[in-house]
This record gives sequence, structure tokens and C-alpha cells, in this order.
Amino acid sequence: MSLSHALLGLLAASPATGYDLAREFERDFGRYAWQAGHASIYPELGKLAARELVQVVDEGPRGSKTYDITPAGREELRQWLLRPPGSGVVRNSHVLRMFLIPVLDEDDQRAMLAAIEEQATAAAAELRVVLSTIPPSDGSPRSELGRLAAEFGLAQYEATRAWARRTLDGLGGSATRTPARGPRASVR
Amino acid sequence: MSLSHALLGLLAASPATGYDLAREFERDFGRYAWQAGHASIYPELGKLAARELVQVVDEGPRGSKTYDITPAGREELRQWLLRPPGSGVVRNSHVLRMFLIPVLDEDDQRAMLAAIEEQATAAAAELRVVLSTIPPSDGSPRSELGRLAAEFGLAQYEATRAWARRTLDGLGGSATRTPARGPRASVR
DNA sequence: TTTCGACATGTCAATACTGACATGTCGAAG
DNA sequence: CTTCGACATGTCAGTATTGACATGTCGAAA
Repeated sequence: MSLSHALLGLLAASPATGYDLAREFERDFGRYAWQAGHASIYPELGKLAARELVQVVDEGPRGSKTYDITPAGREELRQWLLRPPGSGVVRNSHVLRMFLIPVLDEDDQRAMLAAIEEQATAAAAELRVVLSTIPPSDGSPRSELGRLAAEFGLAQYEATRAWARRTLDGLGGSATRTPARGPRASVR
Repeated sequence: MSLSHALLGLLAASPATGYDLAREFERDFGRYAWQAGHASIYPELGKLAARELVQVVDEGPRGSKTYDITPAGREELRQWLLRPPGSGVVRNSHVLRMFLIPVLDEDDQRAMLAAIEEQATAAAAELRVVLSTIPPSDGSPRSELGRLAAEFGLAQYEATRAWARRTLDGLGGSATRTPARGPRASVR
């Protein structure tokens, strides 16, 4: 279960309330890495606190509680990050949609690929703006974390855009409307 | 819930048994797009059959049941694919790990980035081999589906490799061991 | 001073998913 | 003719996640 590690990671960068964390999950972090709503964040923070991997370091107005990672939490996070990347959860409905494009007829394929290209271009442009507002390197993990996320996202969007363009171009001439079906081929 | 659409998509390419589908989820399909085990696939096929989006078209040895998509299922799938890509599930523990690199100290960062670069290089090489075994274009959705997946995966791995290299190089000289912490900055 | 939007946390029922357990069959190699 | 690995499907308890409901506060602008 990676929500706990996502929370530990964000808290390792700097203390935050559950509300802060929920907002970050709505931004890049949740767009590329791991999405979660407040309904799963608050209970998880409670569990992490019970395991003493995080702790409440401040209580503010409106009953807000600021959490910080503990040394034990930091160690747990480090172990998880350094663990060789074997299996892991991968579930991405956007990628799923891309993979299924070939089952559409050519007109629909073109429409979808064009939409993907457009969306990737727009998202990349947006990230470039974001990146320009982050100082190149001040050495602190707080801005580093955001910059890394943005740079990774930008690279992915660029790759997606180029792939969509290439695939769209490759569609070129052939006008097969409903291609033949055959026995199952390994999706590989 | 996208598992149903993943199944519809695979069945739209060609009929298959639950066992076939489970195997495909273990390959590229599950590595990039949507992972699922047989314990969720079999019940879901049952539900799809109850909704008449798929149907059993053949029963073979060992009690195997071959499913195919129905016209209604095809329409449902098309609607889902053509729906403008607003929100969707994104959950990827590999990407999560990458995003959290900055919370490590520099030695650990270097180690992780090197491992990521290596792994992405190896995965890309593997995919290149796979791609060379798929005929360039025979127009049928069965091989197209696999080729698209492989091409997309290759593009992503290349982007990841380059990003890891760049980030590793950017780490360069500075020897900050435990960078200062500060108030929460938006991860953006 | 009222009003309203952002802040802030929570619960809960329904749904989805995982890992383990369970069962059985077919075909090929020895 | 036996053995064994791949084929093949299922269930189930425990866990994770979602979407809706619920509640209340602070600060700024009108």
C-alpha cells in the first residue's frame, strides 16, 4: 500500500495538515504519481500517527493539525525508496485509453489521437510555465520535490505528444474502416 | 471503474478466456496501463456478461470459457474512449518513488537515480526487441494493440532514462548532506 | 455586521482489489 | 502409465478507496 509512503514522502519535505496534503494530491502529485482524496488521507494519517511514523507538531485554528514525519517514519520511507523496484501498483486510466485506440475505427482513432496530442501539448506548456516560476536550484527539498515532479511530468507529456503525432502520421493513407478480426494475439 | 473497460478493450481486439486476459494483464498491458489479477478478472467478466456487454462464445477443455464483446459492449467501449479525458484513476508506485527522490540525501539520490536509469535502459532495450518481432503494420487491431503499447512504453522509458540522466548530472558538485527544511511549499 | 468562500476534519456505506486458499483437467515427457 | 507443469476457474476474508454526507470555523469583502 503506497498511500502511506506518499504521505511520508510529502511530510518528509515539510510538515503539513491533512488539508494541505489533500490539495497536493490534487495537483501534479496526484496527476502522475498517486491520487487520493481527503477521505482516505485523514484516516491514513491517523494510522501513521498510531505507528509513530508521523506526529502532530502543531494545532492551529479551525481544529487544524500539522503533522511532521518522525525519525522512524523517515527510516521507513528511506527503506521503501531504496528497496529494489520490483513489483508495484500501476493503474492509469489515461494510458489505458491510449492502449485501446486500435480497437476504434480510423476516424475515431484520428479524433482520439488528435485530442491526446492537443491535451499533451497544453499540459506541457502549462508545466513549462510552472517550471519557470520555480527557482533553478536553491537546494531545499521542498522546491526540489515540486521541480522534479514538474520536470518528470514535462518529459512524459513531451513523449506522449510525440508518440501521438507519430501514430497519427502513421495512420496516413490506409482507409480500412473495420479491420479484420482474428484469434487472440499476445499483447506484447 | 476501468477494469471493465480494459476487459472490453482486450475482448474488442479478439475473443479470449479469462485466463488469456489474466496473462495479458501481466504483460505490458498491466505494466503501463492497468494491472489486475485473475481474482478480479473472473468476477468482472461475470458482471459484464450479466450486463450483456460480453458473452461466452465457446467452451473448451478444462471448463474454459471464451468470451467475446457484444455490439452493446463495443458501443459502451467506444463511448468511454471518446469521452473527453477529464478525470481518471492514476496510481503508479514507480512514479511515486521517483517523485520522492529529493527527500533522500545526495548519496541515496544518486543510487536511486542510477538504478532508475539502468532499469529504464534495460526495459527500453527489451521493448525494442519485442517491437522488432512485431510486423510493422498488417492493419489488424490484434497486433496493432500490442505494437502501440510497446511503442508507448518505449517512449516513456526513453523519457524516463533521459530524465534520470539529466537529474543525475544536475546533482553534480554540491555536497549538501541534509538540506534545510522550511514551511510547506506547494508541490507544483 | 452579515455573508460567503476557503479552510479543516471527519464518518460511513458501497465498491474495488489483493493474496491466499481451493479444485480440477489436459497433454507431454519420461 | 505416471507425473508434473501449464491451463483454467473459482471463492473469500481482509484491506483500500470512493463519493456522499456531515459539521463547523475563520477572515475578508460588501
